[in-house]
Amino acid sequence: MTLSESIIACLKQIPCGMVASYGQIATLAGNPRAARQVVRLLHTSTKKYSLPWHRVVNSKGTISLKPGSGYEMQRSMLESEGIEFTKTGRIDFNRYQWKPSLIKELED
DNA sequence: CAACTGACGATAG
DNA sequence: CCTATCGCCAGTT
Repeated sequence: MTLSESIIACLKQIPCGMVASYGQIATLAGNPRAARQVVRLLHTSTKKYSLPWHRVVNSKGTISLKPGSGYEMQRSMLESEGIEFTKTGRIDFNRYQWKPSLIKELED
Protein backbone atom coordinates (compact mmCIF):
# COMPACT_ATOMS: atom_id res chain seq x y z
CA MET A 1 0.00 0.00 0.00
CA THR A 2 1.63 3.19 -1.13
CA LEU A 3 1.13 6.52 0.52
CA SER A 4 -0.94 7.69 -2.42
CA GLU A 5 -3.23 4.71 -2.14
CA SER A 6 -3.66 5.31 1.57
CA ILE A 7 -4.54 8.91 0.91
CA ILE A 8 -7.14 7.87 -1.63
CA ALA A 9 -8.58 5.40 0.86
CA CYS A 10 -8.82 8.05 3.57
CA LEU A 11 -10.45 10.56 1.28
CA LYS A 12 -13.13 8.09 0.37
CA GLN A 13 -13.96 7.63 4.02
CA ILE A 14 -14.86 11.24 4.68
CA PRO A 15 -18.59 11.14 5.39
CA CYS A 16 -21.12 13.48 3.93
CA GLY A 17 -21.51 16.65 5.97
CA MET A 18 -17.99 16.51 7.36
CA VAL A 19 -14.65 17.94 6.28
CA ALA A 20 -10.99 17.16 6.81
CA SER A 21 -7.81 19.13 6.30
CA TYR A 22 -5.06 18.20 3.89
CA GLY A 23 -2.65 17.62 6.74
CA GLN A 24 -5.18 15.49 8.55
CA ILE A 25 -5.59 13.20 5.58
CA ALA A 26 -1.86 12.98 5.17
CA THR A 27 -1.50 12.04 8.82
CA LEU A 28 -4.19 9.40 8.61
CA ALA A 29 -2.53 8.02 5.52
CA GLY A 30 0.70 7.65 7.43
CA ASN A 31 2.75 10.74 6.53
CA PRO A 32 2.03 13.93 8.48
CA ARG A 33 4.17 15.75 5.94
CA ALA A 34 2.36 14.62 2.84
CA ALA A 35 -0.24 17.36 2.63
CA ARG A 36 1.11 18.18 -0.81
CA GLN A 37 0.39 14.68 -2.02
CA VAL A 38 -3.21 15.09 -0.99
CA VAL A 39 -3.32 18.20 -3.13
CA ARG A 40 -1.72 16.40 -6.00
CA LEU A 41 -4.01 13.42 -5.77
CA LEU A 42 -7.06 15.63 -5.73
CA HIS A 43 -5.67 17.12 -8.91
CA THR A 44 -4.89 13.86 -10.59
CA SER A 45 -7.34 11.34 -9.21
CA THR A 46 -10.54 13.14 -8.36
CA LYS A 47 -12.45 11.98 -11.39
CA LYS A 48 -10.78 8.63 -11.52
CA TYR A 49 -11.73 7.66 -7.98
CA SER A 50 -14.72 9.95 -7.47
CA LEU A 51 -13.05 11.57 -4.50
CA PRO A 52 -15.01 13.99 -2.29
CA TRP A 53 -12.53 16.76 -2.99
CA HIS A 54 -14.94 19.40 -1.74
CA ARG A 55 -14.71 17.95 1.77
CA VAL A 56 -11.06 18.85 2.00
CA VAL A 57 -10.03 22.27 3.28
CA ASN A 58 -6.86 23.75 4.71
CA SER A 59 -5.88 23.69 8.39
CA LYS A 60 -7.65 26.99 9.06
CA GLY A 61 -10.95 25.54 8.02
CA THR A 62 -11.20 27.72 4.94
CA ILE A 63 -11.49 26.85 1.30
CA SER A 64 -8.17 27.05 -0.45
CA LEU A 65 -9.54 27.69 -3.89
CA LYS A 66 -9.84 31.23 -5.16
CA PRO A 67 -13.17 32.80 -5.98
CA GLY A 68 -13.80 32.09 -9.61
CA SER A 69 -11.57 29.04 -9.57
CA GLY A 70 -13.75 26.61 -7.72
CA TYR A 71 -14.34 28.36 -4.44
CA GLU A 72 -17.99 29.01 -5.14
CA MET A 73 -18.60 25.47 -6.24
CA GLN A 74 -16.90 23.87 -3.27
CA ARG A 75 -18.70 26.08 -0.80
CA SER A 76 -21.97 25.35 -2.51
CA MET A 77 -21.42 21.62 -2.28
CA LEU A 78 -20.50 21.78 1.39
CA GLU A 79 -23.54 23.85 2.22
CA SER A 80 -25.62 21.29 0.38
CA GLU A 81 -24.35 18.72 2.83
CA GLY A 82 -25.42 20.87 5.76
CA ILE A 83 -22.11 22.52 6.55
CA GLU A 84 -22.35 26.11 7.69
CA PHE A 85 -19.76 28.82 7.14
CA THR A 86 -18.94 31.68 9.51
CA LYS A 87 -19.04 35.23 8.27
CA THR A 88 -15.33 35.08 7.67
CA GLY A 89 -15.84 32.11 5.39
CA ARG A 90 -14.51 29.55 7.81
CA ILE A 91 -15.89 26.15 8.74
CA ASP A 92 -16.36 25.41 12.42
CA PHE A 93 -14.08 22.45 13.00
CA ASN A 94 -15.69 21.78 16.35
CA ARG A 95 -18.82 20.86 14.49
CA TYR A 96 -17.73 19.62 11.10
CA GLN A 97 -14.21 18.24 11.24
CA TRP A 98 -14.25 14.56 10.48
CA LYS A 99 -12.85 12.27 13.12
CA PRO A 100 -11.99 8.81 11.81
CA SER A 101 -13.30 5.84 13.71
CA LEU A 102 -13.97 7.98 16.72
CA ILE A 103 -15.51 4.96 18.35
CA LYS A 104 -12.97 2.20 18.40
CA GLU A 105 -11.42 0.24 21.21
CA LEU A 106 -13.23 2.20 23.84
CA GLU A 107 -13.13 -0.65 26.34
CA ASP A 108 -9.93 -0.90 28.31
C1' DC B 1 18.90 12.74 -12.78
C1' DA B 2 17.63 17.88 -11.73
C1' DA B 3 14.10 21.23 -11.71
C1' DC B 4 9.37 22.45 -11.33
C1' DT B 5 4.76 22.10 -9.56
C1' DG B 6 0.89 21.91 -6.20
C1' DA B 7 -6.37 23.25 -3.65
C1' DC B 8 -0.47 22.63 2.34
C1' DG B 9 1.52 23.55 7.17
C1' DA B 10 4.23 25.54 10.79
C1' DT B 11 6.83 29.35 12.10
C1' DA B 12 8.64 34.12 12.31
C1' DG B 13 8.08 38.98 11.87
C1' DC C 1 -4.56 39.48 10.43
C1' DC C 2 -1.05 39.32 6.64
C1' DT C 3 3.15 38.16 4.03
C1' DA C 4 7.39 35.58 3.50
C1' DT C 5 10.08 31.24 3.94
C1' DC C 6 11.26 26.68 4.41
C1' DG C 7 10.13 21.88 4.58
C1' DC C 8 7.54 17.91 2.53
C1' DC C 9 6.28 14.11 -1.00
C1' DA C 10 5.40 12.32 -5.46
C1' DG C 11 4.33 12.86 -10.26
C1' DT C 12 5.87 15.47 -14.63
C1' DT C 13 8.86 17.45 -17.77
